[in-house]
Amino acid sequence: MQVKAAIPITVADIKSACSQCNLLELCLPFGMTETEINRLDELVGTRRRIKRQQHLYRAGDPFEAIYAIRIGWFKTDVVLEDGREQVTGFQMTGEMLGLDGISTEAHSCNAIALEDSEVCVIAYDKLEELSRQVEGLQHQFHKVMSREIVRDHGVMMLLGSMRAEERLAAFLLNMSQRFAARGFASSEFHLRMTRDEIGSYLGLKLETVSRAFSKFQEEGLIAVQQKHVRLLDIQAMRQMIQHPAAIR
Amino acid sequence: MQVKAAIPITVADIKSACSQCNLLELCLPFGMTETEINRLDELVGTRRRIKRQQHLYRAGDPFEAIYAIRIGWFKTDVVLEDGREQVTGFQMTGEMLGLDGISTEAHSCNAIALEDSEVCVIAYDKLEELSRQVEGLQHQFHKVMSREIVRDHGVMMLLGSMRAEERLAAFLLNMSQRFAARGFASSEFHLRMTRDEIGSYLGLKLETVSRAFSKFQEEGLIAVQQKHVRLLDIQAMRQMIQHPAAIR
DNA sequence: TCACTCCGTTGATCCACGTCAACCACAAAT
DNA sequence: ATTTGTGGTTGACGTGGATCAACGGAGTGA
Repeated sequence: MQVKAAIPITVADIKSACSQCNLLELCLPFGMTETEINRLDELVGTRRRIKRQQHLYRAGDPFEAIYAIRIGWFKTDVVLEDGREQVTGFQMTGEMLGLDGISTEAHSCNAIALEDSEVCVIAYDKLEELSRQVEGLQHQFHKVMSREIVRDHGVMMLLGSMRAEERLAAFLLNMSQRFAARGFASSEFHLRMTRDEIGSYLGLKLETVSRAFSKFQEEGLIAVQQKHVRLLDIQAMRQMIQHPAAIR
Repeated sequence: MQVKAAIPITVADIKSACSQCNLLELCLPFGMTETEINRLDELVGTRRRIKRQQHLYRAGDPFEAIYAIRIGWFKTDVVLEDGREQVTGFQMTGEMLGLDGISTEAHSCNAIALEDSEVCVIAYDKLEELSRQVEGLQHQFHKVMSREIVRDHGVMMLLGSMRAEERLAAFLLNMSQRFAARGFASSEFHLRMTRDEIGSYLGLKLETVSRAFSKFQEEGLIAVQQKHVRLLDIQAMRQMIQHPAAIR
């Protein structure tokens, strides 16, 4: 059923590497000088298009490259032997995938496209080599990894200490903020993932996610229709996380 | 009440840096050549002793160094405005602390000693500089960061998809394996953290943790007395995680 | 030795979320 | 236009773990 989803792109496309890309601000080249960025172009040799529902990589695949998302959305997940799935993250344009593979030289999670997507392939050995020469690249790469660690700690807080509605509020605010950072509307957006996937990420069942959406709607915090969400009272949602209404 | 816990060590002590340390296998120098390790010695300038319950660093502190634990145990935690605490990890000898600080140049969590401890201070700017010169150091450092990301994903799986007893089993097996890696007994050890701290880490209340300990004891899986734990049936505990008994 | 504090255990009760089930909306296929 | 499948919503009910409460044991300091 699943087709291995590697569609290399023609040489013509390769031209427009980092130096031509409009994602500079969010991606690996952030904070680098123009000269440095030009050297990055050597690195980003190929692109890959991944169709919806296809894997960019699977747990166990040998690790060779990390990926920067140019277009589209992904989820990463870990699956236990008995089939339980935990979504560990949703990644969008300008974000990096594959960092999990460095430690054991094999990927430890699955990366699956939520919609037809395109990534820049960054050969890892070349990245290490270049980041020994280009200080800005080295530093930015370390920041990207560290940011992932900090994000993960936030998810732990969410999973370990927050109740269902707080989790959903935190999730929606996080989406909002990431859309904003890319110049998209921050209070109206289209979710690429299902209720089930959101639930897996938030440690909730899909019914609970659905009910929380409905509750927020009743309370006038948001307007939802299927995957389309409009945030009507961001301030109230922020307060929900910081000063939970529940007596405790 | 809390005293800032920086007790620099005399010059005499500094001599015995990485090249003399018996933690090579677990720590930053792993996989590096002897010559490379000698250069690491330049890096590890000072040590710090941290007394039980004192902070190595706090959320918000400016980020300047990462730390390798020489002796002792730490916990890291994140605290919400309303006081809810989430323990994000327990770190032991040979493990690294402070990686969270790279992304924003300020620490994003607290690191607190669970017992009187000692760490090697690794100035971060020097680490970046040296790892541009020493390939083995660069690679090992990246592996350490990546390993932290993989670990975090494991914790997400635990918090998002496992039930109370599975979480505790996973926790104990993880402890066991880390003791083993350091040449300590893998089936009998002393926990440095309280039930409350374990609970925070596992997303459970301390009472639930305590009950799970008691249940395991009744079932003959472990022998517990306060913080002293003996694992009697590691195999059964492994199966508990992979093939949960509960009908689902 | 006693008093005090912190930590752990255990029981009784409660409730947030899971489970089970029915139904509905929308899109793609025929 | 009809069928089929996937994903989302909502209701009724059950339960795992939280909450509340009491007590006990270990360590510490006077």
